[in-house]
Amino acid sequence: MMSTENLLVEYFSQYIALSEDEIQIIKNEDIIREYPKNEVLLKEGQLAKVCFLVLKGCVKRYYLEDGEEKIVEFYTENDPIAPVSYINKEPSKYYLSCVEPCLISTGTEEKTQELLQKFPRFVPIFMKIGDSLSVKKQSFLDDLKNLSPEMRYEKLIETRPDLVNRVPQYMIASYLGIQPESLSRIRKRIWANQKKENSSPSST
Amino acid sequence: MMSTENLLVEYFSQYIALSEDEIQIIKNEDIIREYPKNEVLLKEGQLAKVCFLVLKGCVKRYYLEDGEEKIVEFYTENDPIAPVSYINKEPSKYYLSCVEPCLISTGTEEKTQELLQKFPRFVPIFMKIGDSLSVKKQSFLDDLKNLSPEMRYEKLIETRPDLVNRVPQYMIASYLGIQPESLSRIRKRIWANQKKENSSPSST
DNA sequence: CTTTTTCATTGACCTCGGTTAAGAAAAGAT
DNA sequence: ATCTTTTCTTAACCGAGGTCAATGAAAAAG
Repeated sequence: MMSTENLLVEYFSQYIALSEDEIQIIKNEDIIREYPKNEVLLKEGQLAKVCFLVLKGCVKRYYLEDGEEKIVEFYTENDPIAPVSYINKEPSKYYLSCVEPCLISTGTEEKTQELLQKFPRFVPIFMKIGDSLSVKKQSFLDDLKNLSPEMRYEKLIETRPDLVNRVPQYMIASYLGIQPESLSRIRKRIWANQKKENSSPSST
Repeated sequence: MMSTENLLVEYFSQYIALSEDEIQIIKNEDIIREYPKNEVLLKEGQLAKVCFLVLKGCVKRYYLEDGEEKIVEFYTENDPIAPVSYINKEPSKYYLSCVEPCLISTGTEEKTQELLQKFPRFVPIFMKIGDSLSVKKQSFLDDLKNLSPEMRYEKLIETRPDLVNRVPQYMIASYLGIQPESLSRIRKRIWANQKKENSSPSST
Protein backbone atom coordinates (compact mmCIF):
# COMPACT_ATOMS: atom_id res chain seq x y z
CA MET A 1 0.00 0.00 0.00
CA MET A 2 2.00 2.97 -1.25
CA SER A 3 1.32 6.56 -2.25
CA THR A 4 -2.38 6.49 -2.94
CA GLU A 5 -2.93 10.25 -2.86
CA ASN A 6 -0.36 10.69 -5.57
CA LEU A 7 -2.78 9.10 -7.99
CA LEU A 8 -5.12 11.99 -7.41
CA VAL A 9 -2.36 14.52 -7.86
CA GLU A 10 -1.34 12.79 -11.06
CA TYR A 11 -4.88 12.98 -12.30
CA PHE A 12 -5.04 16.73 -11.93
CA SER A 13 -1.56 17.13 -13.34
CA GLN A 14 -2.90 15.87 -16.66
CA TYR A 15 -4.72 19.14 -16.97
CA ILE A 16 -2.56 21.75 -15.23
CA ALA A 17 0.73 22.06 -13.43
CA LEU A 18 0.20 22.02 -9.68
CA SER A 19 2.08 24.09 -7.11
CA GLU A 20 3.32 22.50 -3.89
CA ASP A 21 0.52 24.21 -1.97
CA GLU A 22 -2.07 22.81 -4.27
CA ILE A 23 -0.63 19.33 -4.08
CA GLN A 24 -0.83 19.42 -0.30
CA ILE A 25 -4.41 20.65 -0.36
CA ILE A 26 -5.46 17.89 -2.70
CA LYS A 27 -3.77 15.27 -0.59
CA ASN A 28 -5.55 16.55 2.49
CA GLU A 29 -8.95 17.50 1.14
CA ASP A 30 -9.92 14.38 -0.60
CA ILE A 31 -11.03 11.01 0.46
CA ILE A 32 -9.58 7.95 -1.18
CA ARG A 33 -10.98 4.55 -0.35
CA GLU A 34 -10.46 0.96 -1.32
CA TYR A 35 -13.38 -1.15 -2.45
CA PRO A 36 -13.35 -4.92 -2.91
CA LYS A 37 -14.48 -6.60 -6.11
CA ASN A 38 -18.28 -6.61 -6.51
CA GLU A 39 -18.74 -3.77 -4.01
CA VAL A 40 -21.82 -1.75 -4.97
CA LEU A 41 -21.22 2.02 -5.00
CA LEU A 42 -24.72 3.06 -5.95
CA LYS A 43 -28.03 1.23 -6.21
CA GLU A 44 -31.05 1.86 -8.36
CA GLY A 45 -33.48 4.09 -6.51
CA GLN A 46 -30.80 5.58 -4.29
CA LEU A 47 -29.87 9.23 -4.31
CA ALA A 48 -26.20 9.68 -5.18
CA LYS A 49 -24.62 11.93 -2.59
CA VAL A 50 -21.13 11.83 -4.07
CA CYS A 51 -19.41 11.58 -7.38
CA PHE A 52 -16.41 9.37 -8.01
CA LEU A 53 -13.03 9.28 -9.59
CA VAL A 54 -11.62 5.87 -10.41
CA LEU A 55 -7.92 5.90 -9.58
CA LYS A 56 -7.38 2.17 -9.94
CA GLY A 57 -9.60 -0.69 -10.99
CA CYS A 58 -12.77 -0.93 -13.03
CA VAL A 59 -16.37 0.08 -12.31
CA LYS A 60 -19.47 -0.85 -14.30
CA ARG A 61 -22.69 1.11 -14.63
CA TYR A 62 -25.73 -1.02 -15.37
CA TYR A 63 -29.43 -1.49 -14.89
CA LEU A 64 -31.50 -4.60 -14.34
CA GLU A 65 -34.16 -5.84 -16.74
CA ASP A 66 -35.92 -9.04 -15.71
CA GLY A 67 -32.98 -9.72 -13.44
CA GLU A 68 -30.58 -9.32 -16.37
CA GLU A 69 -27.66 -6.97 -16.02
CA LYS A 70 -27.54 -4.46 -18.87
CA ILE A 71 -24.16 -2.81 -18.76
CA VAL A 72 -24.15 0.76 -19.99
CA GLU A 73 -20.58 1.88 -19.31
CA PHE A 74 -17.23 0.86 -17.90
CA TYR A 75 -15.04 3.28 -15.99
CA THR A 76 -11.34 2.66 -15.52
CA GLU A 77 -8.24 4.51 -14.37
CA ASN A 78 -8.76 8.30 -14.28
CA ASP A 79 -12.38 8.15 -15.39
CA PRO A 80 -14.61 10.50 -13.41
CA ILE A 81 -18.14 9.31 -12.61
CA ALA A 82 -20.74 12.01 -12.14
CA PRO A 83 -23.98 10.05 -11.70
CA VAL A 84 -27.04 11.67 -13.25
CA SER A 85 -28.63 11.06 -9.86
CA TYR A 86 -25.94 13.24 -8.30
CA ILE A 87 -26.34 16.02 -10.85
CA ASN A 88 -30.13 16.11 -10.90
CA LYS A 89 -30.81 15.14 -7.29
CA GLU A 90 -33.10 12.36 -8.37
CA PRO A 91 -33.20 8.61 -7.61
CA SER A 92 -30.66 6.71 -9.68
CA LYS A 93 -31.75 4.57 -12.57
CA TYR A 94 -28.46 2.73 -12.52
CA TYR A 95 -26.24 0.62 -10.35
CA LEU A 96 -22.54 1.23 -9.96
CA SER A 97 -20.34 -1.63 -8.86
CA CYS A 98 -16.72 -2.69 -8.87
CA VAL A 99 -15.64 -5.19 -11.51
CA GLU A 100 -12.22 -5.34 -9.86
CA PRO A 101 -10.83 -4.28 -6.49
CA CYS A 102 -10.79 -0.50 -6.77
CA LEU A 103 -9.16 2.62 -5.46
CA ILE A 104 -11.67 5.43 -5.71
CA SER A 105 -11.76 9.06 -4.71
CA THR A 106 -15.19 10.36 -3.78
CA GLY A 107 -16.19 14.00 -3.92
CA THR A 108 -19.09 15.87 -2.38
CA GLU A 109 -20.63 19.01 -3.77
CA GLU A 110 -19.49 21.03 -0.75
CA LYS A 111 -15.90 19.87 -0.97
CA THR A 112 -15.80 20.65 -4.67
CA GLN A 113 -17.20 24.12 -4.11
CA GLU A 114 -14.67 24.71 -1.32
CA LEU A 115 -11.83 23.62 -3.53
CA LEU A 116 -12.98 25.77 -6.45
CA GLN A 117 -13.34 28.80 -4.18
CA LYS A 118 -9.81 28.39 -2.90
CA PHE A 119 -8.42 27.73 -6.35
CA PRO A 120 -10.54 29.44 -8.97
CA ARG A 121 -8.10 28.46 -11.65
CA PHE A 122 -9.44 24.91 -11.31
CA VAL A 123 -12.87 25.95 -12.55
CA PRO A 124 -12.14 25.63 -16.28
CA ILE A 125 -10.46 22.28 -15.68
CA PHE A 126 -13.50 20.92 -13.89
CA MET A 127 -15.75 22.09 -16.67
CA LYS A 128 -13.45 20.63 -19.26
CA ILE A 129 -13.43 17.26 -17.56
CA GLY A 130 -17.21 17.13 -17.61
CA ASP A 131 -17.41 18.28 -21.23
CA SER A 132 -14.77 16.03 -22.67
CA LEU A 133 -16.41 13.06 -21.01
CA SER A 134 -19.86 13.67 -22.43
CA VAL A 135 -18.41 14.46 -25.84
CA LYS A 136 -16.36 11.28 -25.96
CA LYS A 137 -19.38 9.15 -25.21
CA GLN A 138 -21.53 11.11 -27.59
CA SER A 139 -19.58 10.21 -30.69
CA PHE A 140 -19.30 6.57 -29.61
CA LEU A 141 -22.99 6.20 -28.97
CA ASP A 142 -24.09 8.27 -31.95
CA ASP A 143 -23.22 5.68 -34.52
CA LEU A 144 -23.69 2.60 -32.34
CA LYS A 145 -27.06 2.08 -33.96
CA ASN A 146 -25.46 1.94 -37.40
CA LEU A 147 -22.94 -0.73 -36.46
CA SER A 148 -23.55 -4.46 -36.51
CA PRO A 149 -22.61 -6.28 -33.31
CA GLU A 150 -19.49 -7.53 -35.05
CA MET A 151 -18.43 -4.01 -36.00
CA ARG A 152 -19.17 -2.82 -32.49
CA TYR A 153 -16.81 -5.38 -31.10
CA GLU A 154 -14.06 -4.47 -33.55
CA LYS A 155 -14.53 -0.82 -32.71
CA LEU A 156 -14.27 -1.62 -29.01
CA ILE A 157 -11.03 -3.48 -29.57
CA GLU A 158 -9.66 -0.42 -31.34
CA THR A 159 -10.80 2.17 -28.86
CA ARG A 160 -10.43 0.31 -25.57
CA PRO A 161 -8.29 -2.78 -26.09
CA ASP A 162 -7.60 -2.95 -22.36
CA LEU A 163 -11.24 -3.62 -21.52
CA VAL A 164 -11.41 -6.81 -23.55
CA ASN A 165 -8.55 -8.26 -21.55
CA ARG A 166 -9.54 -7.29 -18.04
CA VAL A 167 -13.31 -7.74 -18.17
CA PRO A 168 -15.15 -11.10 -18.47
CA GLN A 169 -16.56 -11.68 -21.93
CA TYR A 170 -20.15 -11.97 -20.85
CA MET A 171 -19.88 -8.43 -19.51
CA ILE A 172 -18.39 -7.22 -22.77
CA ALA A 173 -21.31 -8.88 -24.54
CA SER A 174 -23.78 -7.11 -22.28
CA TYR A 175 -22.00 -3.82 -22.94
CA LEU A 176 -22.24 -4.40 -26.69
CA GLY A 177 -25.90 -5.30 -26.39
CA ILE A 178 -25.58 -8.91 -27.54
CA GLN A 179 -25.64 -12.42 -26.09
CA PRO A 180 -22.46 -14.10 -24.84
CA GLU A 181 -22.97 -16.87 -27.42
CA SER A 182 -23.01 -14.33 -30.21
CA LEU A 183 -19.83 -12.69 -29.01
CA SER A 184 -18.21 -16.10 -28.99
CA ARG A 185 -19.21 -16.67 -32.61
CA ILE A 186 -18.09 -13.18 -33.61
CA ARG A 187 -14.67 -13.75 -32.10
CA LYS A 188 -14.40 -17.03 -33.93
CA ARG A 189 -15.41 -15.39 -37.21
CA ILE A 190 -12.92 -12.55 -36.85
CA TRP A 191 -10.19 -14.99 -35.98
CA ALA A 192 -11.02 -17.12 -39.03
CA ASN A 193 -10.94 -14.08 -41.32
CA GLN A 194 -7.54 -13.04 -40.03
CA LYS A 195 -6.17 -16.50 -40.76
CA LYS A 196 -7.53 -16.33 -44.27
CA GLU A 197 -5.97 -12.94 -44.94
CA ASN A 198 -2.60 -14.11 -43.74
CA SER A 199 -2.57 -17.27 -45.81
CA SER A 200 -3.55 -15.49 -49.05
CA PRO A 201 -1.48 -12.32 -48.99
CA SER A 202 -2.65 -9.48 -51.25
CA SER A 203 -0.40 -8.26 -54.07
CA THR A 204 -0.34 -4.64 -52.87
CA MET B 1 -45.46 36.94 -40.10
CA MET B 2 -46.36 37.83 -36.52
CA SER B 3 -44.54 38.14 -33.19
CA THR B 4 -41.39 36.14 -33.82
CA GLU B 5 -39.41 37.45 -30.85
CA ASN B 6 -42.16 36.30 -28.52
CA LEU B 7 -41.17 32.74 -29.27
CA LEU B 8 -37.82 33.43 -27.69
CA VAL B 9 -39.42 35.06 -24.67
CA GLU B 10 -41.75 32.10 -24.33
CA TYR B 11 -38.78 29.79 -24.42
CA PHE B 12 -37.10 31.45 -21.48
CA SER B 13 -40.37 31.74 -19.62
CA GLN B 14 -40.43 27.96 -19.39
CA TYR B 15 -37.61 28.23 -16.93
CA ILE B 16 -38.14 31.52 -15.06
CA ALA B 17 -40.55 34.42 -14.90
CA LEU B 18 -39.21 37.37 -16.86
CA SER B 19 -39.49 41.03 -15.94
CA GLU B 20 -40.47 43.60 -18.54
CA ASP B 21 -36.87 44.80 -18.70
CA GLU B 22 -35.61 41.34 -19.39
CA ILE B 23 -38.21 40.73 -22.06
CA GLN B 24 -37.12 43.87 -23.88
CA ILE B 25 -33.47 42.90 -23.67
CA ILE B 26 -34.15 39.47 -25.09
CA LYS B 27 -36.18 40.92 -27.92
CA ASN B 28 -33.37 43.30 -28.78
CA GLU B 29 -30.31 41.21 -28.12
CA ASP B 30 -31.04 38.21 -30.17
CA ILE B 31 -31.13 37.42 -33.81
CA ILE B 32 -33.99 35.44 -35.23
CA ARG B 33 -33.85 34.31 -38.82
CA GLU B 34 -35.91 32.31 -41.24
CA TYR B 35 -34.37 29.44 -43.16
CA PRO B 36 -35.96 27.62 -46.10
CA LYS B 37 -36.35 23.87 -46.21
CA ASN B 38 -33.04 22.07 -46.93
CA GLU B 39 -30.96 25.07 -45.86
CA VAL B 40 -27.65 23.88 -44.44
CA LEU B 41 -26.74 25.52 -41.11
CA LEU B 42 -23.42 23.77 -40.59
CA LYS B 43 -21.23 21.59 -42.77
CA GLU B 44 -18.78 18.86 -41.93
CA GLY B 45 -15.33 20.34 -41.50
CA GLN B 46 -16.64 23.82 -40.72
CA LEU B 47 -16.07 25.54 -37.41
CA ALA B 48 -19.37 26.39 -35.75
CA LYS B 49 -19.32 30.03 -34.75
CA VAL B 50 -22.81 30.08 -33.29
CA CYS B 51 -25.23 27.88 -31.47
CA PHE B 52 -28.90 27.64 -32.32
CA LEU B 53 -32.33 27.56 -30.80
CA VAL B 54 -35.08 26.11 -32.95
CA LEU B 55 -38.20 28.23 -32.46
CA LYS B 56 -40.21 26.72 -35.29
CA GLY B 57 -39.54 23.87 -37.71
CA CYS B 58 -37.26 20.86 -37.65
CA VAL B 59 -33.51 20.48 -38.01
CA LYS B 60 -31.57 17.28 -38.57
CA ARG B 61 -28.02 16.52 -37.51
CA TYR B 62 -26.28 13.90 -39.65
CA TYR B 63 -23.05 12.73 -41.16
CA LEU B 64 -22.26 11.22 -44.53
CA GLU B 65 -20.92 7.71 -45.03
CA ASP B 66 -20.34 6.69 -48.64
CA GLY B 67 -22.70 9.46 -49.62
CA GLU B 68 -25.36 8.07 -47.27
CA GLU B 69 -26.99 10.37 -44.79
CA LYS B 70 -26.78 8.97 -41.26
CA ILE B 71 -29.15 10.99 -39.13
CA VAL B 72 -28.07 11.32 -35.53
CA GLU B 73 -30.66 13.68 -34.08
CA PHE B 74 -33.73 15.75 -34.82
CA TYR B 75 -34.31 19.12 -33.21
CA THR B 76 -37.75 20.69 -33.09
CA GLU B 77 -39.53 23.55 -31.35
CA ASN B 78 -37.60 24.87 -28.33
CA ASP B 79 -34.68 22.50 -28.77
CA PRO B 80 -31.32 24.21 -28.30
CA ILE B 81 -28.45 23.07 -30.51
CA ALA B 82 -24.96 23.51 -29.09
CA PRO B 83 -22.71 21.89 -31.70
CA VAL B 84 -19.72 20.03 -30.33
CA SER B 85 -17.76 22.05 -32.86
CA TYR B 86 -18.96 25.22 -31.15
CA ILE B 87 -18.14 23.98 -27.67
CA ASN B 88 -14.72 22.52 -28.45
CA LYS B 89 -13.65 24.92 -31.19
CA GLU B 90 -12.92 22.07 -33.56
CA PRO B 91 -14.09 21.25 -37.09
CA SER B 92 -17.56 19.77 -37.08
CA LYS B 93 -18.10 16.09 -37.72
CA TYR B 94 -21.73 16.70 -38.54
CA TYR B 95 -24.02 18.56 -40.85
CA LEU B 96 -27.00 20.53 -39.66
CA SER B 97 -29.81 21.22 -42.08
CA CYS B 98 -33.47 22.17 -42.09
CA VAL B 99 -36.00 19.41 -42.64
CA GLU B 100 -38.73 22.05 -42.77
CA PRO B 101 -38.80 25.82 -43.21
CA CYS B 102 -37.44 27.05 -39.88
CA LEU B 103 -37.39 29.97 -37.52
CA ILE B 104 -34.14 29.87 -35.63
CA SER B 105 -32.41 32.06 -33.08
CA THR B 106 -28.63 32.03 -33.25
CA GLY B 107 -26.36 32.93 -30.37
CA THR B 108 -22.70 33.82 -30.23
CA GLU B 109 -20.45 33.24 -27.27
CA GLU B 110 -19.99 36.98 -26.74
CA LYS B 111 -23.70 37.73 -26.77
CA THR B 112 -24.33 34.97 -24.29
CA GLN B 113 -21.59 36.22 -21.99
CA GLU B 114 -22.99 39.75 -22.24
CA LEU B 115 -26.45 38.56 -21.40
CA LEU B 116 -25.25 36.50 -18.45
CA GLN B 117 -23.23 39.40 -17.10
CA LYS B 118 -26.25 41.67 -17.22
CA PHE B 119 -28.54 39.05 -15.75
CA PRO B 120 -26.57 36.69 -13.52
CA ARG B 121 -29.77 34.98 -12.47
CA PHE B 122 -29.86 33.42 -15.93
CA VAL B 123 -26.68 31.46 -15.26
CA PRO B 124 -28.29 28.47 -13.57
CA ILE B 125 -30.97 28.35 -16.28
CA PHE B 126 -28.37 28.17 -19.01
CA MET B 127 -26.55 25.42 -17.21
CA LYS B 128 -29.78 23.55 -16.60
CA ILE B 129 -30.70 23.72 -20.28
CA GLY B 130 -27.40 22.17 -21.26
CA ASP B 131 -27.61 19.50 -18.59
CA SER B 132 -31.19 18.44 -19.15
CA LEU B 133 -30.47 18.08 -22.85
CA SER B 134 -27.49 15.81 -22.46
CA VAL B 135 -29.26 13.78 -19.79
CA LYS B 136 -32.35 13.24 -21.92
CA LYS B 137 -30.29 11.91 -24.79
CA GLN B 138 -28.17 9.85 -22.45
CA SER B 139 -30.99 7.64 -21.27
CA PHE B 140 -32.37 7.27 -24.79
CA LEU B 141 -29.05 6.27 -26.28
CA ASP B 142 -28.01 4.13 -23.34
CA ASP B 143 -30.36 1.31 -24.09
CA LEU B 144 -30.59 1.81 -27.83
CA LYS B 145 -28.18 -1.05 -28.27
CA ASN B 146 -30.46 -3.39 -26.37
CA LEU B 147 -33.50 -2.66 -28.47
CA SER B 148 -34.40 -4.35 -31.74
CA PRO B 149 -35.22 -1.99 -34.61
CA GLU B 150 -38.89 -2.75 -34.06
CA MET B 151 -38.68 -1.80 -30.39
CA ARG B 152 -36.76 1.33 -31.26
CA TYR B 153 -39.55 2.42 -33.55
CA GLU B 154 -42.21 1.74 -30.93
CA LYS B 155 -40.20 3.67 -28.37
CA LEU B 156 -39.88 6.58 -30.78
CA ILE B 157 -43.64 6.63 -31.30
CA GLU B 158 -44.07 6.80 -27.52
CA THR B 159 -41.49 9.47 -26.84
CA ARG B 160 -41.77 11.67 -29.93
CA PRO B 161 -45.00 10.88 -31.76
CA ASP B 162 -44.84 14.23 -33.56
CA LEU B 163 -41.64 13.28 -35.40
CA VAL B 164 -43.19 10.29 -37.12
CA ASN B 165 -45.85 12.51 -38.63
CA ARG B 166 -43.79 15.45 -39.76
CA VAL B 167 -40.62 13.74 -40.98
CA PRO B 168 -40.36 11.50 -44.08
CA GLN B 169 -40.11 7.82 -43.21
CA TYR B 170 -36.78 7.27 -44.84
CA MET B 171 -35.32 9.85 -42.47
CA ILE B 172 -36.94 8.13 -39.51
CA ALA B 173 -35.36 4.91 -40.74
CA SER B 174 -31.96 6.54 -40.94
CA TYR B 175 -32.43 7.92 -37.43
CA LEU B 176 -33.30 4.44 -36.14
CA GLY B 177 -30.30 2.97 -37.92
CA ILE B 178 -32.24 0.74 -40.31
CA GLN B 179 -33.21 0.63 -44.00
CA PRO B 180 -36.42 2.26 -45.24
CA GLU B 181 -37.62 -1.15 -46.47
CA SER B 182 -37.25 -2.57 -42.97
CA LEU B 183 -39.20 0.27 -41.42
CA SER B 184 -41.96 -0.40 -43.91
CA ARG B 185 -42.09 -4.05 -42.88
CA ILE B 186 -41.97 -3.14 -39.20
CA ARG B 187 -44.91 -0.79 -39.58
CA LYS B 188 -46.85 -3.47 -41.36
CA ARG B 189 -46.04 -6.01 -38.65
CA ILE B 190 -47.08 -3.69 -35.84
CA TRP B 191 -50.27 -2.86 -37.69
CA ALA B 192 -51.04 -6.54 -38.17
CA ASN B 193 -50.45 -7.30 -34.50
CA GLN B 194 -52.81 -4.55 -33.44
CA LYS B 195 -55.51 -5.98 -35.67
CA LYS B 196 -55.04 -9.37 -34.13
CA GLU B 197 -55.26 -8.04 -30.59
CA ASN B 198 -58.47 -6.21 -31.37
CA SER B 199 -60.19 -9.19 -32.98
CA SER B 200 -59.33 -11.56 -30.12
CA PRO B 201 -59.98 -9.46 -27.02
CA SER B 202 -58.40 -10.67 -23.80
CA SER B 203 -60.59 -11.65 -20.85
CA THR B 204 -59.11 -9.09 -18.45
C1' DC C 1 -6.04 -32.34 -4.84
C1' DT C 2 -11.11 -32.80 -5.67
C1' DT C 3 -15.52 -30.71 -6.09
C1' DT C 4 -18.43 -27.09 -7.41
C1' DT C 5 -19.48 -23.08 -9.71
C1' DT C 6 -18.70 -19.88 -13.13
C1' DC C 7 -17.63 -18.82 -17.71
C1' DA C 8 -16.85 -19.81 -22.71
C1' DT C 9 -17.76 -22.44 -26.75
C1' DT C 10 -20.42 -25.13 -30.16
C1' DG C 11 -24.44 -26.82 -32.82
C1' DA C 12 -29.33 -26.74 -34.53
C1' DC C 13 -33.10 -24.08 -35.49
C1' DC C 14 -35.66 -19.79 -36.34
C1' DT C 15 -36.65 -14.86 -36.83
C1' DC C 16 -35.53 -10.41 -38.24
C1' DG C 17 -33.27 -7.07 -40.90
C1' DG C 18 -30.14 -6.23 -45.17
C1' DT C 19 -30.09 -6.43 -50.09
C1' DT C 20 -31.80 -6.20 -54.67
C1' DA C 21 -35.23 -5.17 -57.79
C1' DA C 22 -39.68 -3.89 -59.13
C1' DG C 23 -43.72 -1.31 -58.78
C1' DA C 24 -47.31 1.72 -56.37
C1' DA C 25 -48.51 6.12 -54.25
C1' DA C 26 -47.86 10.79 -53.15
C1' DA C 27 -46.13 15.28 -53.98
C1' DG C 28 -44.45 18.92 -57.10
C1' DA C 29 -43.86 21.01 -61.44
C1' DT C 30 -45.50 22.72 -65.86
C1' DA D 1 -54.95 17.71 -66.19
C1' DT D 2 -50.16 15.28 -67.37
C1' DC D 3 -45.57 14.42 -66.42
C1' DT D 4 -41.62 14.01 -63.20
C1' DT D 5 -39.57 13.23 -58.99
C1' DT D 6 -39.77 11.77 -54.52
C1' DT D 7 -41.29 8.60 -51.15
C1' DC D 8 -43.23 4.24 -49.68
C1' DT D 9 -44.40 -0.67 -50.22
C1' DT D 10 -43.86 -5.60 -51.52
C1' DA D 11 -41.48 -9.88 -52.65
C1' DA D 12 -37.56 -13.24 -52.71
C1' DC D 13 -33.27 -14.56 -50.98
C1' DC D 14 -29.52 -14.62 -47.64
C1' DG D 15 -26.79 -14.12 -43.50
C1' DA D 16 -26.25 -12.64 -38.68
C1' DG D 17 -27.80 -12.84 -34.19
C1' DG D 18 -31.28 -14.84 -30.65
C1' DT D 19 -32.58 -18.99 -28.28
C1' DC D 20 -32.15 -23.49 -26.26
C1' DA D 21 -29.41 -27.20 -24.98
C1' DA D 22 -25.15 -29.62 -24.35
C1' DT D 23 -20.32 -29.77 -23.62
C1' DG D 24 -15.62 -27.96 -22.28
C1' DA D 25 -12.63 -25.14 -19.85
C1' DA D 26 -11.28 -22.39 -16.07
C1' DA D 27 -11.79 -20.44 -11.33
C1' DA D 28 -13.23 -20.63 -6.89
C1' DA D 29 -14.35 -23.26 -2.99
C1' DG D 30 -13.89 -27.08 -0.19
